[in-house]
Amino acid sequence: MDTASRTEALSQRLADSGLRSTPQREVVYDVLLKKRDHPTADEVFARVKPELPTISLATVYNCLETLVACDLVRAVNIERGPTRYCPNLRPHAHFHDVKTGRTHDIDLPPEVLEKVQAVLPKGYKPSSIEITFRGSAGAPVDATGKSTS
Amino acid sequence: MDTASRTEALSQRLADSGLRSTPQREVVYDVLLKKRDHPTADEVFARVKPELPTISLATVYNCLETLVACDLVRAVNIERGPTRYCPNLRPHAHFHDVKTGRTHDIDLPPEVLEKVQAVLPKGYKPSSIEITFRGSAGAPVDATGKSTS
DNA sequence: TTTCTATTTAGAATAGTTCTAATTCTCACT
DNA sequence: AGTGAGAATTAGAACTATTCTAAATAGAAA
Repeated sequence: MDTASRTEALSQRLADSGLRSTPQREVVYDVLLKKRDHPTADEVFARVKPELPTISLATVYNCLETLVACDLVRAVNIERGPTRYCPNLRPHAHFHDVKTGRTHDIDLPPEVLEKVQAVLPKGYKPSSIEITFRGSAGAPVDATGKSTS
Repeated sequence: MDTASRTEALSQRLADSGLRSTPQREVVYDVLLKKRDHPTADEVFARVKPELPTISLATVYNCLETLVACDLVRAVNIERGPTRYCPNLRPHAHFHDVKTGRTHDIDLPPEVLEKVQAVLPKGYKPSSIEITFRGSAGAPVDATGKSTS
């Protein structure tokens, strides 16, 4: 999807919620889509500034909040510290690499989601499920199950 | 397990890490075990004070950090806001009720854990897995899948 | 154009946590 | 029992991330 059609999709979602499409909201959203490394509000601010030099941090917070409210972006709180933002709308888990501090997405097949939901008592219907792994990404594991790194 | 043997277990764990058992650490741990409602540091502080009126908030933070480091307590960050603390060491998920703001534990059977781990690429070995549900606890769901509450 | 409301903005305020430096405690050794 | 070293506690200052506030701006609608 190119920038024009992304903008289109964004405007549509915003309109659905009775909100306006603004340059700030568009650029914040584009920045999230462009580099999907779960940036903090500060990082988004830094990336948006070259494009919109007069934008304020408060606006970045406002835009992020709006995008989350429109279900275009997920707010991610993996550990104490700044909230991070993720424009991936597909069901996915997060792998948080404790060595690098980086987090990446891992697609969740529907059958895994179902299996997880099944642990809930009958009748419980969660509105969302978060799954987060913590560890050293790619650390090979030997036959004894001990990490070799 | 009574308080005496809990204290015993705590001392042991602390000693294993080269740390001392102190009244502050004991009371903080007891408070967590007694009411397992995932309290914040502030809430722990308030519950510990009657027992140890001179304790400081900084000490509560220190004790909690120590207990987490000794693997006796888990720090839980479900959403933006204060970290919460959980002395449940069994594999479990969290159900966060958005109406009441309360969070409760849901045991995770080993086969579900395995199924979830299986989404990771070969060789990845997570050191921990967090699963969090969000929703209205106990909201009955009718045949159409719509919540009736 | 004028008006009305949404949005943005800068800076102040707040919440939660961590840091600092001084004190107190505890243990090991005499 | 007395002493010295390191561990733990304490109060308050500092810090980080976020939210709030009030004024300025921008856009749509009349």
